[in-house]
Amino acid sequence: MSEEAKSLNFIEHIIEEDLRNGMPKNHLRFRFPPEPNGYLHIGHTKAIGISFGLGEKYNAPVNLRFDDTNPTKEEQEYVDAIKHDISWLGYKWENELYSSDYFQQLYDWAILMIKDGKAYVDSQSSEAIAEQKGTPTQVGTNSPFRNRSTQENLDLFERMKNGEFESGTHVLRAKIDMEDPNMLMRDPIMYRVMHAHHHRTGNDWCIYPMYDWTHGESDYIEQISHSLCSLEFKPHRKLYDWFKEQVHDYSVDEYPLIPKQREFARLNLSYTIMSKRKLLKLVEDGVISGWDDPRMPTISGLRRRGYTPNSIRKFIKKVGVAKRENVIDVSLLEFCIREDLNKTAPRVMAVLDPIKLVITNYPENKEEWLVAENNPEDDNAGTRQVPFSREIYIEKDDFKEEAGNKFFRLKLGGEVRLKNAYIIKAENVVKDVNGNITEIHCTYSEDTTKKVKGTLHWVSIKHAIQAEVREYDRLFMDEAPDSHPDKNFMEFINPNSLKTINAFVEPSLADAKVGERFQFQRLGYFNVDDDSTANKLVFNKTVGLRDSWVKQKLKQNNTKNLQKPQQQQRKAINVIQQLGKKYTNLPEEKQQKVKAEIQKLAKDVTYNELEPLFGTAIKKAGTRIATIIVLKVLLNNGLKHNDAINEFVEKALEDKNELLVAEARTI
RNA sequence: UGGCCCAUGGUGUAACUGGCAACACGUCUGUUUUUGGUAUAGAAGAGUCUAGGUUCGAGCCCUAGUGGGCCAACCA
Repeated sequence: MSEEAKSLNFIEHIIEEDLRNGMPKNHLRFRFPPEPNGYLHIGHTKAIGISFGLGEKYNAPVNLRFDDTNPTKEEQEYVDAIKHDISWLGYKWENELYSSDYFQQLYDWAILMIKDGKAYVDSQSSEAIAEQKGTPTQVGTNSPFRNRSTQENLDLFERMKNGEFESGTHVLRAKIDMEDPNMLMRDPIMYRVMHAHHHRTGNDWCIYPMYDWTHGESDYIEQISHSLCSLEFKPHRKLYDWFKEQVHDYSVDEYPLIPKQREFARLNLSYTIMSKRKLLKLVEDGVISGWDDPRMPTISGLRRRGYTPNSIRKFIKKVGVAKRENVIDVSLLEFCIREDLNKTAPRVMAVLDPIKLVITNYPENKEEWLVAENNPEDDNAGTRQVPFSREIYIEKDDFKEEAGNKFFRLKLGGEVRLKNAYIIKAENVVKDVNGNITEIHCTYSEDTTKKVKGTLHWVSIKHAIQAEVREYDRLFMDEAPDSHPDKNFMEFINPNSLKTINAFVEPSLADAKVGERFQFQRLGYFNVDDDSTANKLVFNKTVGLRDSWVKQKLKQNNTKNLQKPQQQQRKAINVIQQLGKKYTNLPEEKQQKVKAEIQKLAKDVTYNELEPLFGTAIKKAGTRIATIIVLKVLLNNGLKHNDAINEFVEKALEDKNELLVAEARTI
């Protein structure tokens, strides 16, 4: 079966149109241009997914280009981490490139621009330059150095390059227009003096090009066809195009194609932050253990947490691409990882919050190895054996001395199935001096065919292995922690985002390897953390299973407290309104049916409910027709005419919608 | 005293050149089940920000308004 024609996003529309207009398919070329100044996060995944996804879709090359023009912030460590993350996600780049590879070309072009009077050296302080730049609502003014002679500019620029000047003393600026409403066009800085060691070019340069000058020209040199970036670069497009025009004049023969920048809305995730600077702060302040802490929204964090590349790619596909600001609910990410792991993760049993259960009629020294299915979703997953004995652990939550019949778990006198084992019945409990239950005593029956409502997971105490389980909660307690102008995002940090648990797991897990993923049955998905050693197993909780029981409990609590009214029947007037909406679009037959229905419903409508509808917008003819129909019924039932009614009917009579006029006439 | 971008169920994205607003997540109901998971069947929820205009017909085109975002780093 062929894949159904999926609708295109706006970038794909643009590409399709370019192709239709004659762009050869083999001119398609994309790039992902990270700055190596931090780790990649889930937000970057969107940009990666877009550009690399397009590469896969059109079978076009995608370059990985490090935008490394600021040696003070960039490090090799980040380059390595970024490459690792992209590969892990399963994408392949055509070329590994660096903006710094183009420093010489950029410099040569800059010289040409100076010669053409399109760039000049400014020798003011950054403060002075900033001041002359104006504000978004106020134009800028020219620099006193704007009209230096070509000779002087050339000389100064050469000396900047040679390291004769200190940082901050001179810059090279493009000569564009200080009055442009777009501030980026007000003689933007192309080069600044920086005596810094660069992770690739070492000490070769002491002038470094700025983003706008570098980025577009790098695209141009690589002959990128579509340069895709996030929305905040939209204002840069004008400059991007301006620079391109200049260099294109110099190098048409060598580089014939002109790239096109297009912008999409970046990804935001609820309850998380996405700024590299802020993530770095969390790392530096030790709020979390590092860039790859499982609570971090970084790719390395998600990886350590147990997310699969597949789930992340699916997630990105699902969130789509558009231009409007968006906040994606974390539940979508969770859905994607559950969906993936459900099919692939072997099931095992683990008890996180144990309570001892003794099966009194099971022989003291007996033990059995029972057969357990590894994954009901995967026919090839096979089975394993789990040990059973007289004393086991179950979850504390799975037992209550007394409970209603909505509680499917174990209660005194109640029966429940032990997963992969027998059906047991709770007979009594042992308590300590404080009244806490220390043991549950049960009897078992070997008849496993009986129908019982609940099934519990368990581990045999004698055979269980201890393991550390790290359970995570969201790192921030606010839905949008960095969107409060008056509050710092650090204020929202959840102090309980990490819970370390001493758990008991079934012995088959003894040789689980770092990175392996499991479903702890009835609990969630877990993977073996990097900290795990041969003597000590450490698991991360990736995500819990969907749990309709907690919802059930929440609901019960709510109804207890609030006595929420049962979902009340919809009011007749609301139903009528909805019927009216579509009225004008319906075929005539159906209109008659709907009309009859409205007339029937109208009997339950009061005038007070109807009157507000008189104000319905003119263009909403359907609603007005429905209103007229109801009005007629009310009038027939003895309602008296008043000014509001007369006005409404008159307006209807004058309408150009014939249906509406016809209905109004009948009044 | 500006410029640019955006506005569709709770959330995200569709709707090709105008034709009964669709899909996914979430929510709610059944059914199945040795996971209160999965699967499966279904439901509720939108006049497409507002007001006008063009049109036989507007989410889509036009005008005005409203609301939100971005732009004043020798960052990217």
